[in-house]
Amino acid sequence: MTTADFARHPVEVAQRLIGARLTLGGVGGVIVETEAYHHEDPASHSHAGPTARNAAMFGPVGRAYVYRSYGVHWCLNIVCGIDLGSAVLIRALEPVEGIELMCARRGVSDLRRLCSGPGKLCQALGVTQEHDGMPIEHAPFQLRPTERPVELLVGPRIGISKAVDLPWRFGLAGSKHLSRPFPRPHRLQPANTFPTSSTPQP
DNA sequence: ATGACGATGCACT
DNA sequence: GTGCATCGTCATG
Repeated sequence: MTTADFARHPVEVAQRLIGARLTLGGVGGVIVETEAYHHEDPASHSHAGPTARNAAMFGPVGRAYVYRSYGVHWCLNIVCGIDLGSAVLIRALEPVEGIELMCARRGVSDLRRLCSGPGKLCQALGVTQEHDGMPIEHAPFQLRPTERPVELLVGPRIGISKAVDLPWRFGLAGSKHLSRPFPRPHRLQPANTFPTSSTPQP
């Protein structure tokens, strides 16, 4: 996975991250839900320009943007885009590695509730402010792209009040680990692997 | 099953 | 002071 893979529109990156395996300190799983945010999008933290909080969004692509949500939770994005100020929010994982540690951190044993939300997965993986700005493909993080194209679900984003109609939320079809179901499940053609990271398609 | 609500930090009119 | 890119708990159908 190279910098060029992240130098794309956040919608494209959000789609291609579905099915990738993300870990922090060897703990994590398969990304099953993402949302795209763009600086021209009123719902994006970057919409009003750079601030102390969103500085990572205006830095190099392929880095983490971590922010505190509702004063309680952390949320993890991956900075991307052709121009500045775009990112993909990681909303849910299918737990795969370090499940015992994640359960202990979360205080739950139900795998379906372990990483099924942006705040939950950060608690499970131990993502905090200290990871803001860190490269997502270097230790302690690891990001392995999908080897096979996967079937995608598309829908409107969750928990926002602006630009609510943009269909910029993506999910892995059939996953039991989504934060919420997709209202009118609409599938996208499975063409979502990173070009540089898998066997070339015919 | 779905809906209300509080916790709690911080960026920003 | 207001508004969140949330989550758990409690209340009801």
